[in-house]
Parts: sequence; C-alpha cells; structure tokens
Amino acid sequence: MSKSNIKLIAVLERTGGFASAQELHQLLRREGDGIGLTTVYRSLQSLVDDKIVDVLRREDGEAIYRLCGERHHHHLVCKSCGDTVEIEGGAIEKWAKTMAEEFGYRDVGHTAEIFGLCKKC
Amino acid sequence: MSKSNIKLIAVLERTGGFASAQELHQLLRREGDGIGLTTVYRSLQSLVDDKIVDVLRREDGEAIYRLCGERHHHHLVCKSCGDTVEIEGGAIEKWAKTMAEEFGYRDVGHTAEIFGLCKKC
DNA sequence: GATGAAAATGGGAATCATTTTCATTTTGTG
DNA sequence: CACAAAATGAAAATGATTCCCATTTTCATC
Repeated sequence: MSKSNIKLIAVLERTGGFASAQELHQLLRREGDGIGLTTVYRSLQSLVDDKIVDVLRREDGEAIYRLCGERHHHHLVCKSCGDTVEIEGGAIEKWAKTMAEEFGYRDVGHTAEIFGLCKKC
Repeated sequence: MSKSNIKLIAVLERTGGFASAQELHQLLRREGDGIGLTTVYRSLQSLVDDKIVDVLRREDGEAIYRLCGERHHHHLVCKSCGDTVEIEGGAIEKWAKTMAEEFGYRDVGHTAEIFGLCKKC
C-alpha cells in the first residue's frame, strides 16, 4: 500500500461522503500536502480496483469516490443535491443469480443504482 | 421542433438502443447529413428538456441517449469476451420503485448490469 | 553505509467529450 | 420582399482524466 493510497483513504474518511478526484486533490493541497493530481487519480483507481473505494458518477459525468464498507450494498442517489442512501438489494441478488443461470453465466457480480429527486429537492 | 431535432429522433429510432452524442453525429454524417456536432448536442439537450429523450452515463462518464418509452432492459455482460445479452429486469423495476418510495425519492430511474463469465469463457 | 532495481511520484502535454462564442444562414411572418 | 427571431456550424475554450517521461523514494542485498 503506497503512501498516497493511505493519504487518500485518510482524507476520504475525514470527508465522509462522496468527493471527486479534483476535490480530494484540493483538500490535500490545502492541508499542505504537495501530492500531484496524477497521483490522486492513480491512487483512487488502485483503491477502486482493490474494492476499498466505491466510484459513482455525478449528473455531469464527473467521477465521485467514497470509502465502501464490506457490506454489499446499493445506492439511492439524489440527482440534484447528491445526497445518498445506502440500501439493501436482496431482490437484486436473486435477480442476478436467476438471470446468470438462465444464460449459463457463472462467477457473476452486478451493479445497481437508483437515482431520483430526494424529499428536499 | 427544429429540423435537427427531427433528424435526431429519426436516427435514435433507427438505432434502437442507447447512443452517445458523438456516435449519433457520426451516424448522421455517414448518411451524408452535414449536421454539426454542436447542433447534435444542442438538439439532444432540448429533447432531454422536453422529456422526449432519456440520458444516462456510460462507465467512462460519456453521456448516452435514447428515446423515452423504449422498452427498458438491462445487460448481462461477459467480463472476458465482452459478449452481451439483453435481459428483462422486472424485479429491478419493482425494487427501485419500492426503495424510492421508502426514502421519499421521486422521479427515479436506475441502472443495473450483471457481469460474469459466459459459457464459452 | 553503499548500491541498484523496482515502485511511486509529479508535472506538463495530450486526449476527449462537452460547452461557449460568434458570425452566418434559414425560417416564419407581416 | 424585408426583417426579426431561431437555428446552425466552425472554431476556440473548458474541464476532467489519462499518458508520458524524468526524477525520487523504498527496500532488499551486499
């Protein structure tokens, strides 16, 4: 685990929610860390590969990152304010398994997100 | 309704599924239509505003468009050879609706993909 | 401690989708 | 036909992300 990975995890812990690579870079810079933007992207990518970080997309297409817990979950995201709720996806697990069997796929995973407008927006 | 809007609707009808602005532009060009990229973006935006077209995001963040009201489906993708099967997602529709209601979200859409290894791989 | 290979890093250029600007063309209407 | 408003397109601007490459750090081994 490289230094930059650890820094990224730390700043993600501090911020709590989702943040874009650019935002995380600025945050680290403001704290006096001279980390480069390239390194931020690289680290985030490796954390995503290692399933330590989740990545989603904002409405405008910008990628946003967040630490993910071990529990498999899905997201309900407000497309206006970005507010996010973690939700259970029992129905999805079953659906994915059924579909995979039907078409002879094995070793399957899945992604599923719901987006809409939250109460406030 | 401008000329370009009509052209965009026509080409979206022809292609059926999702397509990016760049792809739609190329398609029209190939058919001998000298439409400009700017106009494609502008028209798509106005069609989205009028709720004639849906917009989603690819994994890489590129925006993809499709006519509203086309049958909604999901994908089963082989992560080795890339082979793709279109599948029904009745269970997902219900799940998305239920979850949205539970948390007071409205005007919701969703994405869901399953990936694994196909028979051949 | 010295050495060298491999990994990590940073800066700037390159890429690519998308938006903006602005001048020109087309359209609809009196 | 004339004229204003809408539509269009080319090129430049923008902004996130990736690529390239030279430099620095890490770390095992001597």
